[in-house]
Amino acid sequence: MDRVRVRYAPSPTGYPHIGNIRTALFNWLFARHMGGSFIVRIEDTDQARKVEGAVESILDSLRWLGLDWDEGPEVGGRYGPYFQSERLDLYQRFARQLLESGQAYRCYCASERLSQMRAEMAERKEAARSYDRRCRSLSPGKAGDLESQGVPSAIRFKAPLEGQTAFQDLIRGEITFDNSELDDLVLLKSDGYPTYHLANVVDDHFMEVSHVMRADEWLSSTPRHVLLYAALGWRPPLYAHLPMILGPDKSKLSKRHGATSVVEYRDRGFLTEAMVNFLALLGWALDDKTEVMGRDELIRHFSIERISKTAAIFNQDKLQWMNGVYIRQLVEKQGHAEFARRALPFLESGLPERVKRPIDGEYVVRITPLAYERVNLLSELPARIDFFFLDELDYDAGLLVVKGMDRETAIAALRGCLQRLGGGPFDHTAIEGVMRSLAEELGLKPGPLFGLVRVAVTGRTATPPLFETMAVLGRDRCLRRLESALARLESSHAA
RNA sequence: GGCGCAUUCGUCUAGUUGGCCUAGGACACCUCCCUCUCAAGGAGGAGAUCGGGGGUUCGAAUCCCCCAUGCGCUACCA
Repeated sequence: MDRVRVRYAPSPTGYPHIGNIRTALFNWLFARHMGGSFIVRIEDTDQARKVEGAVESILDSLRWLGLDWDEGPEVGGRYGPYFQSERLDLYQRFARQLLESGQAYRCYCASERLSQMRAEMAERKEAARSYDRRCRSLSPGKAGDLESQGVPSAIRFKAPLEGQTAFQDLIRGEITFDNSELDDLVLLKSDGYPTYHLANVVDDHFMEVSHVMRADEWLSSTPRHVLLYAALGWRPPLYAHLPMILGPDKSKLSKRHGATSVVEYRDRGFLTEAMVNFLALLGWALDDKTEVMGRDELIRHFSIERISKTAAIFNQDKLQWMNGVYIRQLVEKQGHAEFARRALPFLESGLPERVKRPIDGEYVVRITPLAYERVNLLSELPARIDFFFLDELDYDAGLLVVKGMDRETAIAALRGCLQRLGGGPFDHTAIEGVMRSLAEELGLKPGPLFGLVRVAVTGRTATPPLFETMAVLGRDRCLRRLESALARLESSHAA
């Protein structure tokens, strides 16, 4: 087999979504596995749909996932340029060549006529062909007239009227189409820009792309591409049509499915490691049990043979679980400081405004060990640990009425805490010792006592381990909060 | 409507040339253990007559045919 060269060829019409980027990932994994090249090519041939900033967001998404490209925007390469809008002369040249060899023709039909024609066909429920081939048989004289009148024209491919076109798909096997189903697709639009079909064939040829791995939605147009290669006298690449990623409603993923853009996942606190791993599992599997795999492992094992044929629905729950796995793994392998470093931006943006900025990184490193295994997304962190940063706790005094303890006992318990925590060491073992003996003296079970103090000190019922939490909060803050809780209890006349 | 592709637990999937599948794993769900709460972790449970119907075969989720359903394409969009 020749050198492996694959490409990711997005069109800059918006933020890449999960499906787009999964295609990029598969191409990248394949290239890295085979020691080949991963090319990024921007297919900006639709002037109308172009979106400002889209290229940047595409590259950002790739960078975030760590999908480095060997050729393409910013890095260049020997096969450039990598923006189709800069290769117009190439496409025009081959459109002209096809015209001259009689394999294409000029079409002067106005798009209004075409859409009207399609509407009528649909109305009559006719076997729809998108174009009635009117200009295919235009006499040279008539064509000349239209030309001299300045009627704009597109160049259409003269598709064979009969026979069949077949090709091997690496994932689906042999695919066959009757040529009678094919229409005369436009190669060059009247504005001089190529359509996807022409541009993709010309570019893949000249960029020496060996494998075209693209979404399933392209399967239907592949025979036209194969025919185009033949018309140009070129050898087509190998094709692998990837199963699509569907929205929860099982339809093609689009903006209307909510959180689908890749960058959004970054902003919601997903780790790139988890994202890469999870995306790789959408349509590909190593075996019947291995799921958590790092980048290197993915590269080592990736193969087209193990790509599945069936479309997949994106399962957010599982992604979140996997992100949790990676968070814990990150702490294990790279330590708390690294986790804190990644968490910091989310704290900066997610903690209440009244918390002083910048957030103290040193302090965060002491807190995150208590929180990292209680969170699946970095963005969940602020809400989970905000009480470490607030001066005034805001909570319902009713929470202080713990099950198994009446108001009087609670008041006595808080007073006991205040008394005994005023001096002596304030590390978590010392605190625990004090609290346990206090429970014993008051004839209380430890559980309810701890629950009461938990609410007093954090304002909530679910928190990291109490004594560690108190140690990090520090004696002063704990005492102040215990006093405040006491005051709340005393002033309340609740039953 | 036409064409193409697909169809295994709710979801992601394993199921190499038919037998080891009374269909395996994971997420989510439930129970229990651990435990100061919440998590994490551990152990279990429930959940798929492999879309349906016909074949072929000693034997089929795996091969063939038909049907159904879903999705995709059917643009001078990609």
